[in-house]
Amino acid sequence: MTPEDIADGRASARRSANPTVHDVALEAGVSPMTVSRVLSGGKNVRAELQDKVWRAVETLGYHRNENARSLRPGHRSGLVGVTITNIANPYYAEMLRGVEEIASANGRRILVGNSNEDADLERQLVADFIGRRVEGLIVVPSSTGDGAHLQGERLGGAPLVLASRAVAGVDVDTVLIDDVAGARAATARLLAEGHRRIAFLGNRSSVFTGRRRLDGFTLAHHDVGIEPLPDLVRLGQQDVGAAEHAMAELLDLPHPPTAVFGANNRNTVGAIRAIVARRRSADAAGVTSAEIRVAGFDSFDFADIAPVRLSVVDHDAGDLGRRAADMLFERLDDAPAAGSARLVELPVTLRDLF
Amino acid sequence: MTPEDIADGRASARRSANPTVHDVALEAGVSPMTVSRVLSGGKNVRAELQDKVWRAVETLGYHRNENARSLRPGHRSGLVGVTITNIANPYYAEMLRGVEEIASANGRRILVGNSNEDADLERQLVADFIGRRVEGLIVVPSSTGDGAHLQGERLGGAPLVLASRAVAGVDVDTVLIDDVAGARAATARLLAEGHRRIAFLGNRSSVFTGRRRLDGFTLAHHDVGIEPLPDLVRLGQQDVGAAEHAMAELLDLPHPPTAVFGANNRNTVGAIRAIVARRRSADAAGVTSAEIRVAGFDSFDFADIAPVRLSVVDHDAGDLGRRAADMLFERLDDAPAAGSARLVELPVTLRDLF
DNA sequence: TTGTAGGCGTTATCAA
DNA sequence: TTGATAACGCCTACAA
Repeated sequence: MTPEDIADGRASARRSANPTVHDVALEAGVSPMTVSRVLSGGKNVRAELQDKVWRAVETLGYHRNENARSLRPGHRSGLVGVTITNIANPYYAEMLRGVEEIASANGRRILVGNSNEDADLERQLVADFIGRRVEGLIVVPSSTGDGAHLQGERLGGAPLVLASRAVAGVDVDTVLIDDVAGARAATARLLAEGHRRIAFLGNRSSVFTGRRRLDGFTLAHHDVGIEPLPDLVRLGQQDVGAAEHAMAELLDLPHPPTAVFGANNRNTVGAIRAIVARRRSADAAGVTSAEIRVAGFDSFDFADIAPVRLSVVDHDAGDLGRRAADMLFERLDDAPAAGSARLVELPVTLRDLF
Repeated sequence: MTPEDIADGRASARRSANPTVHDVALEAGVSPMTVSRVLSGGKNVRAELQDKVWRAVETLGYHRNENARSLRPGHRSGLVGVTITNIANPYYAEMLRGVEEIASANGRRILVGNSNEDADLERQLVADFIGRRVEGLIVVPSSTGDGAHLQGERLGGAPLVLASRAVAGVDVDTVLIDDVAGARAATARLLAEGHRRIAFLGNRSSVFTGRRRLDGFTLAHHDVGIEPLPDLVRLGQQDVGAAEHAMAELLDLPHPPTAVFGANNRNTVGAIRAIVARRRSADAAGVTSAEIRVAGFDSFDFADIAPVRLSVVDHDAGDLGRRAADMLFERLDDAPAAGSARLVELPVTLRDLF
């Protein structure tokens, strides 16, 4: 049995599976190297042979094996790993699209994992991605855990960019929304209108953005020489229902707030619901209820037709993703270890929707 | 120079990059095979050596190269390719999460691409995924193109599942939402309430779901012995702004509609906006405007606080993704070529949000 | 229980 | 211009 027989046997056995350069070479009657050359642009290959090779590629349905390819020294995997705390959250979905857009433009594909706010799952995802030799990582870090798995030594040399949230002790490129400035501006607006009893509905302060938005809220108060009223600060509402309940409680206080700041759109919507419900029952009872002014972080569907005076802190999640990806590719392509970690805070806009 | 010297030189040169089994073996003072065995569970390796190996792995920050691994006969890449027409659409984001959930549970990772409704981009994505030896593909097919690139012969043997939309001439497993029944039920509700001038705002009918939802709308009319009014059917609105504009035009007609069916959430939201805007200007002018009843396909954020009488055809996009992934893994794990293409239509629910 | 040889698919390098 | 060889990192088969 000659080597050709063996090769031929292999080739035909594989017709239905994944053909290799070898199979294509056999079909075209050339050597594997010629096939490889043609696939890489065809420099220094006779036009006639190029035709033959392309025809064979077509006939066999050949697709170059990128995994084998990336094994060769100097070659890269063309992959970027992305972990997100919740892919289904429209905000992160928009961010993911931004990442994909830039990755695509740079000829890379994205491996996507959902960490579900679980640091352990996140660690597994990152380890798996490193095992697949991603060229870099973009991570929305989970709010649990200490970020030990994000330390550079564990990443096999792949650069990391954190998006949306920072992690204490992890000194890498980070892209954030300017939570503090946004919350401060929105609160300042309420204060400038004369409100002095402003409620705050937000996340647990263990959530990075939650902490920062409460900071902004507090700073705006300090800016006019007062302190936030502790009784009016409610943290930990995760959904609209909880937020509505919290707001209803606030409205039941002997001295209810005259305005409210929702630190995310669930809390803002919940607040609006409670306000509207209260207004309705007041109307039904024939009494007039005080108008409650509302401001919130993040816009939402129908924000512009909400039945209250509403201002929102707005920004484009896609920008966040694009910016994070840009930073990653700067590290990859331009200067492998250019300078130390950068922190970017994307600006936000305060919009009045009335 | 002995082989050891060479190997040692390599190892130290690589300390900062990606160590290999060889490097770990050197560090642990064993052979690469022992390392490999330990990494695969440690059967038939002395506990003492296992410790040494794990310590070396830790010291060097070793991650097994999955790409090299998948090269070996019998091994699989552990990847599933997913292409979506628009990742940022919350609907598909939810679907993607469903796919990721099932993929993760099956020990696979997902490669994600955005086709942007562009058949050519989709073709490139699929080709790239095949090149990376994905084990299977889940595709939300773009509304353009003929699906030639989705024919089995081009897929290198990887099974394909179409999600959300079918493609004429591509005979593969497909998971759809029951668009026809949903649109029919919602329209029937409006008709049952006595509405006879019902507007339709939807996609171009070249979009698979657009066509089907218009069919359902039409069938509901036939069910009560009438025809839809052609003047009230507006197709092709891709975003909320266009839908709002189209609805405003309809409201300007001499005989405006008394109800509207939005064939997707962008169109429903746009319709609501136009209705609310009209109501406000009427209120300002001191005249009363007619209530317009609204029904729509797909729910959306805060649909339940929409300031109109609204019913939505609801379903869980996550189910769509999970089901598609399930079907894919059935093909992969159970019976490689079990039976012919299956078509699944997931049921929908009509919900009143008032 | 441990180690050696070889090959998965590709391509850089060198030879023809 | 074309082809043979070797090596990327890993692991099955076999040998020790």
